[in-house]
Amino acid sequence: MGSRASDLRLLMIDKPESLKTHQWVYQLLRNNLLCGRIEPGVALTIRGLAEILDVSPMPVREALHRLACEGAVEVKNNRRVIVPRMTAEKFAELCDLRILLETHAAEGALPHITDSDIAELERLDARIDQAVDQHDVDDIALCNQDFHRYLYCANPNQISLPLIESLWLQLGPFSRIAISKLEKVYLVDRHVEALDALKQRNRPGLRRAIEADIRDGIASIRNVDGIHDYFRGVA
Amino acid sequence: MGSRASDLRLLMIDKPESLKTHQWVYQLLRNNLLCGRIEPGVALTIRGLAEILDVSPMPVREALHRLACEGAVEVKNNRRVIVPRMTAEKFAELCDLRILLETHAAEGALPHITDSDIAELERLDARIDQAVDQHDVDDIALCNQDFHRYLYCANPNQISLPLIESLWLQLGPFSRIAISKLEKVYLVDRHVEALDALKQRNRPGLRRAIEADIRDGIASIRNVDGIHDYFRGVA
DNA sequence: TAAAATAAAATGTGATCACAACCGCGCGGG
DNA sequence: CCCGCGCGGTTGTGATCACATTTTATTTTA
Repeated sequence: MGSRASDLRLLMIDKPESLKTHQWVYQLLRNNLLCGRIEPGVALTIRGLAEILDVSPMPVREALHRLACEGAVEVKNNRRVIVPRMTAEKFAELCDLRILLETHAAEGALPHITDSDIAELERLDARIDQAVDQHDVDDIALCNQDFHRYLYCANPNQISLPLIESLWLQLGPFSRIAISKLEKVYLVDRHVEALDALKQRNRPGLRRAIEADIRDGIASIRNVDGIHDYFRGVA
Repeated sequence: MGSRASDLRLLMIDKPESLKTHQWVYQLLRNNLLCGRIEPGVALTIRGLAEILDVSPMPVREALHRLACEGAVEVKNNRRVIVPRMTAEKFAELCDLRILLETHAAEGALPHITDSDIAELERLDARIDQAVDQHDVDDIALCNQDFHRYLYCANPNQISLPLIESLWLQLGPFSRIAISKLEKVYLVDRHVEALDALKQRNRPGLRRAIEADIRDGIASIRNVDGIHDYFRGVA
């Protein structure tokens, strides 16, 4: 059943002086969930994480509660905190919502995109390719999200991003599976298509590129051998 | 500028034995935000609320952080917690997102709706009418949300509800304005249209009814005299 | 031998305290 | 009369502790 928290190999990040402790803990756990380093079914405990991170239980408690309210972790009725397991139906619904919200967010960002924004997006896309070349699974996921986030944030009246990030968090533990497969079946670079659409201020084209980018991720997961073992828990 | 927390007229609810203290505080604050009893610009303090609710600061801290991560309150960089003010652009975007997500949620619920669900929805709709008759502004908002929530929850693989509730929370402080106007310009009962569509398993009709229901709320706000004074703060 | 009962360890919750950063107010200098 | 400075009160944050509940391990019993 659920693995122990003790065999966690957390991707550590330094704590900037500007961050409160609970913010640091939150971002650290969040990053680890987003790139799939914490697998579904793993139980997280306040005191356990506090010891690993060498902080008091208090900031961990806050970070964990925040992750729970974003759907990244699930608080069982017995007050145990676990990373939710995925079901095929949940997965499909999460992807539908990603397409719904992210095409909307991209469309809303389009009018505000400047040339320097496009340059920055091309730089972020290059970082993704670099991470792919190095087979750095963690970085691929995180850089990919940086690309999308930067695009959507071009809209100064951005409301949907927190909702989108919540979807990313819920899909996170699964993303590793998709990405580890990515090196083999590397597909059309949808980000280039998105960038072309941006340069031409082509709204329908941008929507199509974003939707295709998301669907590619889905397809690559669907094609993984034995993927169904991951749904509903690893036996 | 921002009002004090001391002149808060909170709608109190009894604390069920089954709820943890921080859950009770959360629901209480949440209800008060949803029906617009806490106005934009009001500053909320941990210790202040703790004294009003006669609990220790700890559960209030947790509830407030959760509300912050749902966008219901805003944590200023000076770590002051206030109810965010609305802008016309934010308002428009929130409404767009409501339509986007709620039509999707309604469509996803449609296949799972049973006859007893429809009966329950008609009962909830009747409660709304009753609250309208009694001019109970608080109940109108809360019952209306109960109606929508029950509908969307018919889908057992519901993911979007937390996102939708986040939108409701952000619109909450504004809903009171719309509802107080509602008694005069009462419009077509879109819930009846939605119920008809449900009975006929009419997907496009259901989407239209939900969208119209949301747009009516917007229109009634837009028509309020001097509504623009509420945008960007009451000066 | 296996199931039930009991003891021990662990966990989330809430309370209290110490502390640094911040706000508001009054004093003093221009 | 107006602006800058300093002081006390307030606030959020994090640490530590007590406690009820749950989980896990051990012992007992049929």
